[in-house]
This record gives sequence, C-alpha cells and structure tokens, in this order.
Amino acid sequence: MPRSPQRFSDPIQKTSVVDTLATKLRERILRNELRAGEPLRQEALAEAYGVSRMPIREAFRQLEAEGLVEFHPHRGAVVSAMSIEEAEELFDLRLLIETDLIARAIENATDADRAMARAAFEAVQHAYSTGDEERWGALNWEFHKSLYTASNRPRSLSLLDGLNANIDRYVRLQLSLENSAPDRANSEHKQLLEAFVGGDGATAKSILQMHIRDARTSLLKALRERQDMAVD
Amino acid sequence: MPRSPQRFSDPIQKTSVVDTLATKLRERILRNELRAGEPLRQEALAEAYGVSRMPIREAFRQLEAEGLVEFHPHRGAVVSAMSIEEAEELFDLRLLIETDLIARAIENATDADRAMARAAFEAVQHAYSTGDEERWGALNWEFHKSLYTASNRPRSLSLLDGLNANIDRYVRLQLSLENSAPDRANSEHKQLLEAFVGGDGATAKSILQMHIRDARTSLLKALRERQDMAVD
DNA sequence: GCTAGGTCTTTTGCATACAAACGACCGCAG
DNA sequence: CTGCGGTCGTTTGTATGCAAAAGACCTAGC
Repeated sequence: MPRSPQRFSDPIQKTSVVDTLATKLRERILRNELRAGEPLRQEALAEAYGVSRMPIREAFRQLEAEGLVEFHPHRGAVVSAMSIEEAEELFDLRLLIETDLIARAIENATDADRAMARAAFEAVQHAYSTGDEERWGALNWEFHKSLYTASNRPRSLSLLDGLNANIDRYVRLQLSLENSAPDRANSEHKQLLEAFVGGDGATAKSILQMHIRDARTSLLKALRERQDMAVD
Repeated sequence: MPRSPQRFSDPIQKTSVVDTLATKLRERILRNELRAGEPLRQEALAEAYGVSRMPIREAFRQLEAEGLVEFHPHRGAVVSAMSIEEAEELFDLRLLIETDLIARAIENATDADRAMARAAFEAVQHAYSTGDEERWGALNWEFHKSLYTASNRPRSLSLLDGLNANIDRYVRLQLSLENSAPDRANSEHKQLLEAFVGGDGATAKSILQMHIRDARTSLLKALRERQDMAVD
C-alpha cells in the first residue's frame, strides 16, 4: 500500500529512508510522545510511515546505538528507560568532555570561530526572547557546540551529540514541568561567550563547569519533584 | 544456498544472527584483516557467512554506530579510516572518563570488587607470562573495567567499551609492530591494583592517568615510526 | 483454585525479489 | 588527445513472503 512510483513529494531528498525514519522516531522519543518502555511494533510503524519493516528495523539499530531504544531478540524494540541516575551520569559525562574541549578549542580558536560562537549565542538569545521554546533547546546545543568546534575533535563532538540527544529527553521533560531553566542558562551563556572570546581558557572552563553543574542541579531537582509522573 | 533447516550446527546459540555477524566482522576489523577503507560488499559477505544481505546490513549499522564502519547511501559500507589524530583523541577521552570513574569506584568499592580486580589482574599477568598476546589485549581491558564496575556507571562503561574497541585497532597494530608495550603496562598494573585496593582515590587516579598517558605515548610513537605502513 | 501443557495468534527474523542508483566503459565530438 | 553523454553491469535499497519464536489463552489434571 505504500510505493508510489517516486516515493517523496518533496523533490530534493538527500537522506535515505532509514535516516529519515531514524530522525522522525528520534524526535518522537525526545518529545516523549513515544514513552519509555513503550514497545515499538515494526509492522505498525511501517504502515504509519508507508514503508516496509526493513528500513524500520535498520532505524531501530541506529537508535539502539544512540541509546534511545533497546532491541531484544525475538521480543522487539522498546523505548529505553529513563532514570534519575542516568540523567546524573549523562550530565557528568558532558561535564568532563565539554570542559576539556572548551580549553582545547580556545587554544586554537580563530576570529572566525569566535564570530561563529557569537552568532550562535545571538541565535539562542533570539529564540529565548521570542519564547520559542521548541527551538531553544536545539539552538542552545548549537551554541555549546560552537564553543568546541575549534578543538578539532570530531570524535568527541559526535560523542557529545549522542549524549546530548539522551539528555534532551530529560531536558524536555523538565521544560514541560517548569520554565525557569532557560533563564539562568541564558544569563550564564553571556559570561561563557565573553570568556571564550576573551581567550581565557581556565576561566571559560570554570564557567562552563558551573554552567553545566547548574543545569544538572536544576534538572535533577525538577525530576525529583515530579518523579512519579516524570520518569517511569 | 544457505538455509539448512536448523541454521547452526552448534546446538546452543543464544545471540541473533545479526549479533553474531557484528561480532565476527568487528573482530576481523580489529585484526586489521579488513583494512581501513576497504569496501564491504554485502553480497560477498552474505555468501561468505551463509546468510542473506539483510542481517549483514543490520550488522553494518551496528558497526557504524561503534565507529568501525562508514555507511554511505547507495555506495555501501567501508571500514572506517584510521589516523594518528583519532588515536590521540580516543586516548584523551579514555583518560578523562577512566580517571573519573576510578575515583568514583573507589568510593563505593566493596571487598568483592577488590577481589574481582585482583582476579582480573592475575588473569592479565598470567596471559602475559605465558605470552598469550591474543588474549592479553582483552584481559587487559577486563582488568581496567574491573576497576570501574563499582562506580555503578553503566552508561560510561558501555561508552568506554566502544572507545576501547576503537583503540584496540590501534593497539593491535602497535603490537604487530613492536612488543615492548605490554611490559610497561604490566608493571604499572601492579601499582594500579595496589592503589585501588588500598582505597586511595587520588593516588589511583594519578597512577591511572600516568598509565594511560604512557600507553598513549608509546602507541603514538610506534604509529609515527611506521606511519606509512600502519595507518591508511 | 492453581499449575502444567498445548494450541492459536501475534510478532519477529531472515530470505528472496525487484527496482533504482551508481560507476565503469565506450563512442563521439570538439 | 580530451572531455562529454549514453549504455550496461554491478551493487545497493526496500518490499514482500514465509518460517519460527514468544506470548496469550484455554483446557485438563491435581
């Protein structure tokens, strides 16, 4: 029942079906539309997206590697569980890796890198001031990444991308519970940008450390307060 | 041409075909039997393993997520490239994460954990003294992991597992070039074990730091000396 | 009433089939 | 000789089909 001769109405379609599916499913998991523990039926999803089960299965494998899905032989895939412990652990990993990267990045940063960081900063600010929460999360992460690109550490960056996706599940949950988080984050971002542009590695590192710790603390607090409805 | 009624002669077969394939392919990549840049033909591998292309593709996705394979739409999969820069980066990540974990682990370690670490240590020693190089690598990693299990950080551990697999490609290359690496590693392991068992977090952390840095240095040296034949 | 076993249904796992994409080769024109 | 376009072979991408596993339900025996 799918299979129109040309599969997409959108004329330009760069990515493969599997990647598209992975992106769509990932987004639904992050939105908590597909809840933790929920079984992912291959046939049902295939029908919903108008594809066969094969690309769905491959997308599952990808999401499994990202940690968003668990795949059990002969028992199918489920959205992976969330827990406060995991959130803590994810933040600690971010803390370690990001603070290391920002120091390296500052060593190598050129004017172009600093300009990019400033632009990314302003994009977050803008989303923040217009109250575009949906975008704020993504732009927030883009800003952080802009501070690390000059480190020239592709592997660490893609690892962080993965961590961020996982953390995003918790952050979105937090945003749905309480709204104060972006306020502090945004004021801290300004300091962070200044330190980065100023080229002071040690200061930037300690501000970033504080920044991530603050985010961690406020997230955990929010999650604990609504533990019942939030995780599991 | 595959498809005998029951697919495996070996009576007990816990894992799915995809996992088995992923393991076999991973091992071949680590052994450098499948060299960096080498294209992985689905049909050829399927025939070689007596399966169809579907599980092969799924195994590719898994290996891609582990960083051992690159998958390009409509152009197939190739064994991912190696580079000295990547080796450096991987070691730096290990350094960050492992030193953090060992401190946490020492906080929580029980007698059972310490006993496990000692047992793992002795296993490496044994492989070392019998010159069983093939096993030394795996046991070496098992020993390291035994120092971190008490940290109760499943996510970090599986992340490290992935890093280790990638590093293993380089380490095996090093071992094929020169043999001195395990000597120093083994003497350092003893100190490491003592510090861990002694419960002194700061000391253990700094010994581990040195240990990983030494491994990093000697690996990079070996790779640089034979850069031509080694990477790429 | 509760457990053990058996059948039926659902769902997965993998094989196969076919269409579309890519790349190599070849001829042709400049 | 070189660059360009078309054709063919190879390889990938995805749909479909079928066998086997897992789980639900139902019955029978204790």
